[in-house]
Amino acid sequence: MTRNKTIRSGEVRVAVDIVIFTVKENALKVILIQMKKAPFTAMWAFPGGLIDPRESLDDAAKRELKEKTGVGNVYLEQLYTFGDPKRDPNGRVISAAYFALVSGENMKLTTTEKYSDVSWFDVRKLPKLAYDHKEVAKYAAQRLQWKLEYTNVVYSLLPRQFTLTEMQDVYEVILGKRIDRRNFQRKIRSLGLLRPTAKRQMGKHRPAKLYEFKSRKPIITQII
Amino acid sequence: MTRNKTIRSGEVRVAVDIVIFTVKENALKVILIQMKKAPFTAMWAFPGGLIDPRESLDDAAKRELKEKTGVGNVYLEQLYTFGDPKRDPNGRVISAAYFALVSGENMKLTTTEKYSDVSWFDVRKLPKLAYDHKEVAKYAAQRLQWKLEYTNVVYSLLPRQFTLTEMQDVYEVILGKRIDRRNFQRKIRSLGLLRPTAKRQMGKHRPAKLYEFKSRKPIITQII
DNA sequence: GCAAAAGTGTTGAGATTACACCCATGC
DNA sequence: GCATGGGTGTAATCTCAACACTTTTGC
Repeated sequence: MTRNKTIRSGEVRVAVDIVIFTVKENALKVILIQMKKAPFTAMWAFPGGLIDPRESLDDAAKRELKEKTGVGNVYLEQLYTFGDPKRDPNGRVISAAYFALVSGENMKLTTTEKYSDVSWFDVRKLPKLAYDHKEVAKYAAQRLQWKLEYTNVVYSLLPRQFTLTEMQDVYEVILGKRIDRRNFQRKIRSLGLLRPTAKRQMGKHRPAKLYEFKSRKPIITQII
Repeated sequence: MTRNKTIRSGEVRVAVDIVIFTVKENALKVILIQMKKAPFTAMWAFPGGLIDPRESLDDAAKRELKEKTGVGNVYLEQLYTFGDPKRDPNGRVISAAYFALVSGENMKLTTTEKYSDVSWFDVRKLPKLAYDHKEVAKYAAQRLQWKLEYTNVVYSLLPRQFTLTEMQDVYEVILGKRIDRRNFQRKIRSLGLLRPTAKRQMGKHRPAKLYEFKSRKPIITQII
């Protein structure tokens, strides 16, 4: 807590890295970027970057998310801060990892010329990751499971209006297990978080009722 | 993720702060130190300090904990990283907050000459806190409640051997509510985490059986 | 023998699980 | 009319909450 300018023992670089989740094609996916620089050339990593000394960690994470996905109003929370002195071979960098939940619709991934590629990856088939990002991925997947069980943040993974089957699919993919459809629907309905709409989603079979969240703010409540 | 030496935009100072909890005198308490330096003169804060560029965040937290309490083998986990650029009026300092659980027995608090005092405070009667430590305190108290409900870390708040009533008292103080003794004991026994010892704790009344944890490693399991 | 805390079981309510049949639509 | 997913109810089980009396000790 020495705060004067002569003693600078705490001075290091600080970055944010973001694990951006979505569910699509019946799989849980994250965004990875492909590195150019040694020693991680051609390896993949979560998008991130050094913070600006004038912005907060949350703002740095929002900025990074916006740069990569173009989306703003999504669920974003701090995950964990990784501070092993050897985690980055190019010098001491402490990384605050965040995780974000986005609805997979019509999203264009972008990157800068510092990286050779950006893409969605199935979390069950991740390539070799740079830094300590394998650990980050594990941590994030675990936190996501807890969040789905104990909060309503699934709204951030779904389109504004959705069927109960779509919602159940998200739960099944993330929790990695099948859920009884009737029990799931009764449970969700009894929570009173959803408002049925007048619309129905047409498809090849019987149309399904569309629902929306009464409130798209995070609240803590046991779901499953 | 620019890691070369010419671009240093992420360079800031990084500190750890530790919320050290114990239960004693029928209250949940934390260690606070009293500041000397302006602008927080005479205000209280959680113990902490800048990290050494060569140590990990976890090591910095362990070092700080050892300095303040002399104890080593206790439960310690990262809580949250606070990164508001204005949180420290003396410059940009990002703080990784940790929380620790210690058993209140025979512990001598120590401090350095940088601070005027160190003491235990009831979390329900905190003095005015420096920095953003009011927010840190709130965050830590919440996390502690979750930890007690969903993990076995209460072992770190208890002596090695203890009565079920002592364990229940810890839960009641931290969760802030009364628990039925018979239901609590049946629940705890059914979890199979404890081993009854041959000893009993003598007192003014009927002696109580002493228990110990079979394993003093953190595991995730619903307790309450 | 009295006060105080320890020790122990049962019952009812509510929640969770397992399970099966009919319905609406596209083709 | 048939294949496919949508919509709904019930019975059995398990878990949780409420609750009271007896036992052991110190004084």
